Amino acid sequence: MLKIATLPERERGVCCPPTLTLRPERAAGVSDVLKALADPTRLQMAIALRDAKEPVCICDFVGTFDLSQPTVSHHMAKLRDAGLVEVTKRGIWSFYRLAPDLPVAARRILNAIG
Amino acid sequence: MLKIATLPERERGVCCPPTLTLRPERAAGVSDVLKALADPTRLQMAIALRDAKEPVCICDFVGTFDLSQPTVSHHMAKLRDAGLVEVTKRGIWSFYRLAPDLPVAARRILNAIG
DNA sequence: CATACCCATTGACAAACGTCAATGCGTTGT
DNA sequence: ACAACGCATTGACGTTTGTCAATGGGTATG
Repeated sequence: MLKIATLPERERGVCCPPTLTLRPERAAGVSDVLKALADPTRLQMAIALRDAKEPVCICDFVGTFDLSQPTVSHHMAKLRDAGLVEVTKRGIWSFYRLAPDLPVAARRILNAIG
Repeated sequence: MLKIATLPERERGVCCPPTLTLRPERAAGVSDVLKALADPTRLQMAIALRDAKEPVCICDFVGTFDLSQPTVSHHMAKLRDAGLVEVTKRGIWSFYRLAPDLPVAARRILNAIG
């Protein structure tokens, strides 16, 4: 049996602004993280890095997704700009891993995805 | 002392596609939820509804955010289209609440935000 | 040096997004 | 009936986004 919240009574012209648990500036920050993850390719990349034991290089992702190399690089750059991912270079390769100092909110969001 | 994952050795021309823990179709679904939340206004709306004891009507949000009524309505429609929110009408008001049958992933993502 | 390889950046373009003004529809109160 | 209110939809607009082709820079191999 589902408990439905009762609808509040109202007088015309009277509004009841809800308390904003999430402050605007913080909302902007979290929203930036969500924007970075709100693309199927980037989401799969991020989750793959979350679950990978070793850093992954771009060429691996280029082989995985049906996308051009510049597009893959572009997506990874977005994850990097959002602070979700770190890059380390070795020879001609760029290896990416989840940022070790990932903000708590970002970490929790990533872990929330099965 | 931070433990850095060792970078893998490589031969030129050899790529190692990572295992995609997140399947493409599921990635698309989760990505849609993230897209719906990846806007400061919609994020604040969703979190406000998450924490509200009673359903909230549009006019309340219009008073809260510095946005026009059509814009607020438009944002709420996006949350509705994403299945995150349900509407119940009473008189001239439209009251919104978090969808009771919220997908587990969506619920976890919302709860991951402090 | 020359070649092959990996990657990032730039430029370009269509598609999607966020916003508002204007409009229309249903409901309430006079 | 009429006016006022709450809300959704439409049309329009500038901005952002996702994608690729082309280019350039860096690094290894011959």
